Amino acid sequence: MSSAQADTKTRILDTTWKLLESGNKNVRMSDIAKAVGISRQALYLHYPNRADLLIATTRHIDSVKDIDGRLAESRAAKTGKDRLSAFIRAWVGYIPEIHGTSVALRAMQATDAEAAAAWNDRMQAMRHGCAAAVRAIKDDGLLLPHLTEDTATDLLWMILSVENWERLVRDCGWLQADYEATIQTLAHKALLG
Amino acid sequence: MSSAQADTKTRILDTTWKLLESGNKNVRMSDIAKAVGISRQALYLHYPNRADLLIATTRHIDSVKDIDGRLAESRAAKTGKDRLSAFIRAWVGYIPEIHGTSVALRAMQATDAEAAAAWNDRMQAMRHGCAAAVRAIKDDGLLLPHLTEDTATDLLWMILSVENWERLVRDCGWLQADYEATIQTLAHKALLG
DNA sequence: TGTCAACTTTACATCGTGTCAAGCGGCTCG
DNA sequence: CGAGCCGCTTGACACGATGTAAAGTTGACA
Repeated sequence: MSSAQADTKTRILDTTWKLLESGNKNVRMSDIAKAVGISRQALYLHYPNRADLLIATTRHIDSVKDIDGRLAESRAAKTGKDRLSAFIRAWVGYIPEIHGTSVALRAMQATDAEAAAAWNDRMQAMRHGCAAAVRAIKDDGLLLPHLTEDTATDLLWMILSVENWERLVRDCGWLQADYEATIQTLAHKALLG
Repeated sequence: MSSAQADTKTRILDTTWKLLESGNKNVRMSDIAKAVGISRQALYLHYPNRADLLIATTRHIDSVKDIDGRLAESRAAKTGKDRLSAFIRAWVGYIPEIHGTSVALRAMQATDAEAAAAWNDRMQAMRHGCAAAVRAIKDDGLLLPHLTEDTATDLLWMILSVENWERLVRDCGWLQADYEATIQTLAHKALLG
């Protein structure tokens, strides 16, 4: 793999990312090719199909934005409560970064099994963070008694969904800060005594 | 409009409904035509395009399932709290009925402006119910002080979204009854002191 | 000089939506 | 009885997007 190819590959990912985040729905392979400055067919030399390109783009964003590192910070929290707050802060700050890509990937879920699997995979990773926070709360003995670890994780997972962010921030015009504060409160009320 | 035509029209709607609710993603015009027992072209004689057919199907479901009547019951509640409970119960019971159609309509949002508008319209109607419940709570002086009527409505609207139902019931395998109980609690905690 | 890799150009297959036009059987109305 | 209309069929086709195939160009490097 020569450096020229690697350059083109990352240029493709950066361009795809930019196009998706620009809010432009329906980004076509030809749009991406044009924006990168290569032919549509050259795109297929690097990524076999649209789903693969979108998936690679999310992974690219993850590595550039260092989502793993950000979520890792929440692991350092002393109490379960702090851990929950830190996890929510990290995740909620990440949502706007991946929103455009998320929309595109979810739109393909209906027609493309691979795209659906990729999105599920990302969401399962986020769910693990929810599960860890719930466990820390339970270890502190603060989890509401009527909740099992699983149901609490499901509930937190639901509260933190990208779709909920979209509803409040994009559809209702909330400021990111208001969204975060409200979701923090809601999650704490939902799980803690 | 002869009765034969009306028969075919409703047969189309019933069949579309059944196909969508059968969980079969990607219901094509040809699938519907075949299931109804008419030619694909005959479909276009009744509904000019797929979006219109899906929209007509949701309206058909609404009238068969009498969503208006169900929501009207919540208006009879004496207190704001009761009204909130009744509204949630009515809406949450309705979600499973429209879920298949909802998925199809939302999948078209990206490509079809009319479908997006139709879905938005349905959701705005639901939002009015949220607003009414919030107002009743506020009139009782029970709305959490840091919430405005608008933000409280947005929040309730988010909590009651079809997407959240999908996450817990479809993705996490919750029973409808557990989902309803949890959402009731969550909504009450989110809005009331 | 020859070869290889990256890319281009052109053309084509496929799939689903939506359009167009001609025809057909049965029903009604004058 | 016959004219005309309605609901439907059949068959063909355009379009837009994805993805495939094949032959040609360009530049670097041994």
